Amino acid sequence: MVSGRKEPTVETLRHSTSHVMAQAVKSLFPDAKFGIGPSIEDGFYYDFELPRALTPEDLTLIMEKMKEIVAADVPFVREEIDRAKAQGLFADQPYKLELINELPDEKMTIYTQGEFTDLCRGPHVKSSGKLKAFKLTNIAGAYWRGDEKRPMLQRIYGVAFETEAELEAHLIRVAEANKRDHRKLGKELDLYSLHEEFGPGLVMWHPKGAMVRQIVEDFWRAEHCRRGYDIVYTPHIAKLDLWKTSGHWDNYRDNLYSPMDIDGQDYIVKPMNCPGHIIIYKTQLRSYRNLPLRMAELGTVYRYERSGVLHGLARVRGFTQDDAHIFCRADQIRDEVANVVDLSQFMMKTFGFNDYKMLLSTRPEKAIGSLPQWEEATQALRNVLEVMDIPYEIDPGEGVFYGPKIDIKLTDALGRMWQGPTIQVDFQLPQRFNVNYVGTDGAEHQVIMIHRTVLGSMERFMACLVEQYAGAFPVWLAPIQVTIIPIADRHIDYANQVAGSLKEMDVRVRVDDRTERMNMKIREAQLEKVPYMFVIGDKEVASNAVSVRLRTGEDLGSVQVSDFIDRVNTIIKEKSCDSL
RNA sequence: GCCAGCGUAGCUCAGUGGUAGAGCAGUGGUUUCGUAAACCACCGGUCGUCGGUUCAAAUCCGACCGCUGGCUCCA
Repeated sequence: MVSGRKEPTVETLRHSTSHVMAQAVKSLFPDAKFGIGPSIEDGFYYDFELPRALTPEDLTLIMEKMKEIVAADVPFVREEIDRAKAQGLFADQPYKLELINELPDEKMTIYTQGEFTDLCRGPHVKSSGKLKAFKLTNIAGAYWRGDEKRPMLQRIYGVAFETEAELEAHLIRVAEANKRDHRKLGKELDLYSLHEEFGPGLVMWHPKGAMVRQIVEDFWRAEHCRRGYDIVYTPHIAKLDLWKTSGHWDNYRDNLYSPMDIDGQDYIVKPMNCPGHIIIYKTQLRSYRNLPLRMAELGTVYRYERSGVLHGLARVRGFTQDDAHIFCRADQIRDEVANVVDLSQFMMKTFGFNDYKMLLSTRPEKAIGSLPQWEEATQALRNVLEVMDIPYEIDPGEGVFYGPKIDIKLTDALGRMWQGPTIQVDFQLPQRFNVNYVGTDGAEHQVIMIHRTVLGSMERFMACLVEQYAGAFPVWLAPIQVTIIPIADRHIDYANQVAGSLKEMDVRVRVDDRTERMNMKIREAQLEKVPYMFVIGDKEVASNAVSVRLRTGEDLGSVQVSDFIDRVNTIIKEKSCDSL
């Protein structure tokens, strides 16, 4: 059948490990019903229906059983059978039967190792003795076939590698990644907090987090002004009727907060900024000469998210989008989309993100507007990506209800993907709100709207920033750029004097004038990940210098204050992404 | 929302039915110090909330709230 010469791939190894795990589960739970058990990145999983909930101790037992199976070195035996035989073989396995009945081919394959037989396309390793390095990591619930209306099975995740050393390295990587988690660093660096008493998913930005955010926002504003955007502000609540007109009430009610009564009228807190911008647009009769009109706002929106999905700053219920709406003519779509793609790439580069993915999301099931309109908009987006020669993937059915979109997904410390920037072409809202311009022919024409963010939201972007730099922000973003450390009280005056000259240059500096030893002050500045520490003692006072220590631990020794201010200023101006 | 685990001082954590503990942080004092934690003393908790079992509950049971890992969802 399969020529057995080639070395099995690591995917095959992982897949076989999942079968061995299933075998172990079956020996411990003879009545187990089996779902599916594929290989995934770094490992595998298998879904089971079991008579009781698994405990962490069960994982240990299953692990031991697996080791026995590996020690026994039982062969994986492939066999081709027809549908009828498969139905008989898996008669007591409802999930397998469902799969068997849906397979297009009458012929299918099964693999048997020891007393365990599974429906499986394969391939597999020759025998269980080939498995070398694996570990069961966690238990989770997972709906059968990912459908929330179907039974929830118990999923066991594991990791598997070709060698113990690789497994060990992987576990160390995971432990290191955990240290970068923005939820952990957010607390350690005093950036933000979330509170049960205030409400889940509602963020308190502490002074240091707020400082970083402010720098990001200032940069964002300046760049948008440079690129021809107009900045606006719109209120946080609006009449419900507006959201009925927009289609949100019908299509996304589950994510909207309940209406509140104001003078007998229903209002809701806004889930999006677009209707506000549309209303501003419509305050004047717009000529084709005015287009494109680019209206930008750091707009705070509130959306209901189911309780189980909230995650630090990355998934919250109130957040500020770096939103903008571009009102343009059909012939301007391509240029405008291209400009936004360029801007988002510029942002990613400036903030040092290299690990992101471009996705083109197509029409979802729940959508408004005609198919030809969707096709036209999707084509426009695709064109831009292709002309700009940007690699992308198609994300089928993931568009917004009013139009297709290009998304940029950023990877967090643990490899999870989060949607950041997004660009959406929309023919629907202009139609619903009757948003027009007067053309060269003197007649009214419908505008096209491009919804876009180039960071995503301030909250999620901050989460990604923290994880990207493990909390050691580049100098231009660091909430405190310099900590001045006087060794003894008699050095405080000089320290304040140095701080004064740094402040003149808008350097964010703090003098640690506490009655503590220098070692303690260095340690704390180090833990705060402050880029520069200026140590000041008798020598420095005498020579009008500072002794510079970097957060990398490097000691630059004595430096003239003016020289160093120049150096730091250059680094700040360049927005260098290096840690220093 | 679903499945599972977790919730003890500001933080990190110990405490398996018999009067709540440690380190760090905080406060008061002493120390004025050369590149990652000086020393002494003090303060600090209705053990997430509510209810139940028990002579007795941080500990056992139930509900709720929140967090964590997945699943589903994600304009």
